[in-house]
Amino acid sequence: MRATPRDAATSEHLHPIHRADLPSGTIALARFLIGKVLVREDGASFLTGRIVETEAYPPGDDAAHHRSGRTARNASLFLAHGHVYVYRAYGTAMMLNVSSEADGVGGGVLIRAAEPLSGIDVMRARRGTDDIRRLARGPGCLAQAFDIGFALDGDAYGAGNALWFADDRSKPPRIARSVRIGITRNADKPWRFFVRGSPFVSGPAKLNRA
DNA sequence: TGAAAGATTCGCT
DNA sequence: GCGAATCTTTCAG
Repeated sequence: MRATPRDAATSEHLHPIHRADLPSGTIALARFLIGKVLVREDGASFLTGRIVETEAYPPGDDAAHHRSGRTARNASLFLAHGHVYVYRAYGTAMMLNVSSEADGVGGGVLIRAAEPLSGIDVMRARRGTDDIRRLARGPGCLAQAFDIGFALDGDAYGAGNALWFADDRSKPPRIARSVRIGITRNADKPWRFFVRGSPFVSGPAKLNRA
């Protein structure tokens, strides 16, 4: 298969979102990113997907990785908003986060799911499935499809153009919210955002009707 | 130095 | 729908 350079028909409608234009509050950023386009460039491929599900982990949140202060592992969460934080859960699943507060303050947004737009063949090969709905549904699956690894951890958003966000100015999605998935502390906070009715959203159907 | 928990996923029943 | 797999980080002793 030929490498997929930037697809003209796709990028023509992509308007890059500069880091200065990202909201700096955790909740605001989580909501802002819904419906935006995640872009992953690694030289050989150009992958895009529309973000359909995020979760906010604001300062003071007991469920967040930054709850017990800054460590070597979670340092990226304390960088100025717009830095990439990557970690591995349960030994297998990589998770993509974006720091969301001022420098020195811990906060992050987890990107949980996306609707594949371009580079779909590459994602299919990486995920080992042809079902487009399963390519980037769930944080670990999304990371695998977009080849998110520790190499990206700590990167400033947009650095080297490896990872950035764009606005394709499509119709704004209907955003719904619910409690977050898979956590035990602060489990009653409605800090998960998703596109209502999207088949690319993860999580139990019960939550997605809320 | 050891043990336990964790922002999940996949396969099997 | 349920339970195992899997491994890093963190906390306790």
